[in-house]
Parts: sequence; structure tokens; C-alpha cells
Amino acid sequence: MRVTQQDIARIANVSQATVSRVLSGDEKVEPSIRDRVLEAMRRHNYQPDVRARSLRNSRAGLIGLVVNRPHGGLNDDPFFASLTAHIIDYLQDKPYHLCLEMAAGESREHAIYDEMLRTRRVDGLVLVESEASDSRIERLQQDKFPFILLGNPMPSAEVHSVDNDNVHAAELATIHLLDSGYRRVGILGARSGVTVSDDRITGYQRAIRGRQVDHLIWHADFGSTAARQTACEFLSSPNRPDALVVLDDYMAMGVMMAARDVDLKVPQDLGLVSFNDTKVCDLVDGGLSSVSLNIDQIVKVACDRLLRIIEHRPISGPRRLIVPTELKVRGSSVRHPEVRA
Amino acid sequence: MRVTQQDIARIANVSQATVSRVLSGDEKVEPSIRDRVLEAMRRHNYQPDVRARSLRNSRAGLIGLVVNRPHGGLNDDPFFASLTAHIIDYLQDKPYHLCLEMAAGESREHAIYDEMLRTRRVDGLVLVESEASDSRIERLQQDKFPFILLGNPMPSAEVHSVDNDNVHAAELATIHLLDSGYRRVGILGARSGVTVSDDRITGYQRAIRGRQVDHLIWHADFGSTAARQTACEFLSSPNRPDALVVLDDYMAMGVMMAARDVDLKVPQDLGLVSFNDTKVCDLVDGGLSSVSLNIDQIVKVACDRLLRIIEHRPISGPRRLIVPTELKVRGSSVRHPEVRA
DNA sequence: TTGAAAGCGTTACCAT
DNA sequence: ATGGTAACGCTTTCAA
Repeated sequence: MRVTQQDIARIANVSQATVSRVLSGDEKVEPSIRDRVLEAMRRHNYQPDVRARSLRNSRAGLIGLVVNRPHGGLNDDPFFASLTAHIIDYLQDKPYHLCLEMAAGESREHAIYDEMLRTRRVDGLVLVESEASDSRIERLQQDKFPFILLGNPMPSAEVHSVDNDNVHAAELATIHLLDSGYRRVGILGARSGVTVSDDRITGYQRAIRGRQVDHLIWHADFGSTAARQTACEFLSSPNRPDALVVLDDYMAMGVMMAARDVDLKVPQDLGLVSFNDTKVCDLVDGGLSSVSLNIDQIVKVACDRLLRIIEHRPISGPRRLIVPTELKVRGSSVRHPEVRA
Repeated sequence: MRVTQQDIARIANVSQATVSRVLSGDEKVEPSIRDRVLEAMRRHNYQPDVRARSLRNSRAGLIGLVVNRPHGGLNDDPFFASLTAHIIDYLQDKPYHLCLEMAAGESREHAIYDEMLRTRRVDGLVLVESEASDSRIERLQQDKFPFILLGNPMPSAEVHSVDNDNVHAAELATIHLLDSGYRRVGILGARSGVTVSDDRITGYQRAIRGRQVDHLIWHADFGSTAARQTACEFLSSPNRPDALVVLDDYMAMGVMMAARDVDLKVPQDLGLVSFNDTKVCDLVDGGLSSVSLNIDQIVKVACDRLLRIIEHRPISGPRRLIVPTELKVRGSSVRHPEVRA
């Protein structure tokens, strides 16, 4: 802002173009001159102006993360915190920074995407929690805007994505509950249309096929509060489940509160397995069994690919990358732990 | 990027300057022309290029949030998630976006600040968890870089800050525990030098003066893991505390795990009050008493002021703003709840 | 009221 | 190998 290339050029007695070359590490510049320029830069603490540079090469040095949640819906969400933290960690030594956007509701979301696409404020986008019939993705593709999807892309779409095998993970989680002796295993997902949720419900159904008669499926909005309300209702009904697979730890918190509300004990009266394996799982009494998504790996793989796309570097492997999950068994899914003694 | 003012100008048969004027809401432009231009913009979905604009008026449209934590230290931290979420919420309808930076360790931190200051990549900074002898603040002041401090500024510094009265809050929390019948109330803070921690310890000491002989003060690194380890040690010693004020919910989680480790019951054997009042407080069995910092208010007040500083708008009131705290009493600090029955 | 033109600090192309 | 110079898209001053 203060010291420009022009200034450095005057000081080092060279042209501004040469200063620019030194900066970009151009080989064909006389070593003596290069040193003179570098010295001048150092002495005057020259720092290139990001904005001018960015205007010139249309590179903003920014990665956008768009989360689609209602106002205040991100509050205390451990998954979100973890995701963000890992991304920052990854970008630490890269010439990119993280820009956070929240899209509260459908219309607002479109506004954000429009702005992103037209103004090119960010170089690329990390998309989370996509929904199956998502027009966003189509728009981004049309505009050839670099992005990577965290989650399950639509079957037809040729998009780059990284995801866990949620169908499989939910299947294993359900089987784990059945193996633990629960006989009425249900699942609590988000509203229909949310891909992660739909996938996990599919896995659940696959697991109970032939093992359990009733398909016990409920839906709730994201967040512990909504989950608590919904769970309160069906947990007090006569044909309540005796175990639940829950979409995420955050919602599982709500379910645990609901269980307390209606006086059900975990894991005796209600077995629980959720997803994300955030630190809160260790907090609840006895521990909350949860499927680890290995977010660190997801982020690493996703960001690496996104940067490749942005910088037009070669990409190897399939467009859809799968990161393995891991079921962490804790107290909430082990019925009658006292029999162990 | 695609459609520029130049294009709109051609289409609407006016000069590019006029397009710019229409955009900035200049009064002295013929209504008929204004309409023609607006129509053209609408039809061609014109969006101003942020970078060009930003190069021109040296405004990036970005607010930076710098958190000083070790690698991965942000993981699952509910306070961080809440803070971020509130900031995004606040900026939603403002022409600014949030850029997240993490400074892992002293040296890295200085590198970030240097870059910030020189390149002016962001228009202003939100600083959290400052440390008492902090050279960052001095540098920012010297460069007249807009920033707002979340926390306790150094006494001498003329910096804008917003904070809770941590001394007072900790004092009330401690008194609450004493009033609940605990007789050996201790405090677990972060390492010495962290302002929030020091302040709360001061409040603790003020509270027990004349009420309790021993000052029971422990320190641990941030995070539940470190807190758990430290707490494990002193909770198994003979002169252990029977109640604790803990620096934040996150560390309190660790303490609860430690209590379980050494077979102490909360709140019977160990009373607990922590800070931040994140959602996890409702999760733990019986609930975790916690002091709400009213983050939403803090963020609102802080961002409002920061934007005023950035935009050189008038500022009223003191440089140091205090947001009230509120002790939310839950099960963890109510000894022998059965006597109520 | 409108248009022409000068930058903002870079990068990159074209001469030399 | 180096210098001159034209963009990049916008805002703003100066003329008309």
C-alpha cells in the first residue's frame, strides 16, 4: 500500500517491470540486479498489493466455504467448527485464505451464489450439505466455477466431490445396534432431500431388511433443539424405538435430552449411535457411540483437489473420492453394560 | 467478470462514467437515463467487480478474525463456532465478509500480522484472546490499522475493546459455589498471562477473601484433553477441591471426564461452574452451570464499532465497552439436590 | 447533467 | 536481459 514496485524500481535504479520479474522469480534477470532489487525490497519492507495483483490475474487468494443453515443455526455446531479449523489448518502454508459465508434459506443462498459467480470474489468454493435437486451445482458448472462438493453428488453430475460412503456407514451402525441386542432400531434424519440424510436412511433400510419388521424413520430439522422436540414426541409413543441411529452428534445431543425428558435411560432403554465423532461424544455419561467421518482426511483431499482445479494442475483418480469411516463404539450403544462385570 | 460497466455503457448508450454514477446512487443523473442503465444492468445481470473496486478505493470488503491457537486446537471448540457464527450473522447484510485466520504459535502470528498490515488484505481485524504483554496491538496501533479487541486491553492502551467484566463474573461464580455449601472452592485457568484467565482468577481470589483460607489455583493448556490430565492429578490428591470454577465449558468437559476417571460425582463430590454457556452445558447429566458471556451482544457491539472505525463514522461512548454476563445455574453446582425433595 | 481521462499497483507482452 | 507499455474494471476529478 505504501511502498510500491515503482518505488523499489526508482531506488534500485531499474524499471518497474524488472522489479515485477524479480518478484515472480524470473530466471533471466542479472543476479547483481536481482540482489539490488531484493535488497531494496527488504530494506523498505515492500509487500505486493494483493488487490492490484488480484485485479491483474483474477486470482483472489480466497477459498469460500458456504454453509447452508438458518440464522444462528451454526451456533455451537461442533462439526462446523471442526470443518473450519481443518480447512484453515490446511491453507496455512498455501497462498489462500478462508472466507466464510452462510446462506440462510433458499433465496439468500441464490443471492450469495450469484454474487460469487459474477464478482469472482473467491477463487473456488467448498460446498457442504448439498441437497439432491440442487440447482446451485448446475450454475457453478455452467460458469466453470471451481468448486468441490463435500457430500454425495447427483448421480448424473460430473462434479468433483469427496465423501464418505454414508450408505455403508449407516448400515454398519444399524447392524451394530442390532448386534447389541436392540430389537426396534429406528433412525432420525434431517428433512427428506438432504443427501447425507437420505443416504444414511438407505443404509439403515438395507441393514434391517430381513432382520427387523418395522422401518422406523423420523425426520427433524438440523440442530439439537429441533431433534429434542421431535424425539420427545416419538419416544413417548407406545411403539417407540429401543435404539436410534441419529444423523449427527449435534442432533444426538437433542435426543439425549429428550430421553432424559421422558425418563428413558441410555443405553438400557435407548441405544444410540450418531455420526461425526466430535469431542462431545466423550462428554456424555458413558460416551456416545459415533461414526467418525475422518474430517481431517476429507478436508485434506478436498482442498488439495480444489486447489488443483483452481490452478489448472493435473488431476488424477476418480472425480468422486471416498474417505473411509470408522465406528467408534462407546457406552451409548452397549446395552446392559453391567452384565460384563 | 464477464459483463463490465463498459458493456453496460455501450448497451445503454451512455458513458462508462455515468454507469458508475448510477451504481453509486448519484443524485444528479437524469431519471430516464438512470432507468435505461438500471434496465441494462438487470437484463445482463451486471455485478461490479470487487477487485477493481477494491483496488480503486482500497476497501477489501473483508473483516479478518485471527484466533491464536495451536494446530487443530480449534477442533470442536464450541466458543469458536459460536463466535464465528455470530459474526457471519452480523455481516450478513453488510458489505463485508469474514476471513478466518489462525495463528499457531508466536512466530507464525507475527507473520500473519505483517502480511495483514502491509497488504491490507482485510479492512479490519477482530482480535480474540489477547495476551497481556501483546506486541501485536502496538503494531496495529502504529499502523493505524482498524481493529477491535475482544477481551481485556492493557491498561495503558487506548484501544477499542469489548469485553465482559470477567473479574466480577468469576467473583459471582465463586460466591455461588460457596453459597451452595462448598468449602474448598478452587479455580482452573489457562496458563498465566492469558488475560481472561488472569482476570477470572483475580475475581476468584476476591470472592474467597475472608471466606476460605486456601487459594486453590491450577493452570492447564486450552482444550479438554489438557484440562482432563491436569484435573486428574489434583483431583486425586488428598487436599483436592470440592468445587471448581473452570475457565470455559470446553475445559470443563475435560474436568468432568477427569471426575469420572477418579470416581468423583458431580455435583456431590465436586461442584462445577464454567464459562461460555455453550449448548454442551445442557448435555451433561444434570446440566453444567456456566456463565453466559452473551456472545451475540459482544459480537454485535464489537462489529458495529469496528465498522465505524473502518468507515470513519462517528463513535460514541467509551473505548472500552462492557457486556453484562449472566450465571446460568444448572445441576453441576447444586449440591445434594435430593434434600430439596 | 454528462463525457473524457487519469490513475489505483500489478502482470505480461513486445520491443530493444 | 531489460525497459516501455497496455491492459485489468472501477472511481473520481476536470471539462464541457
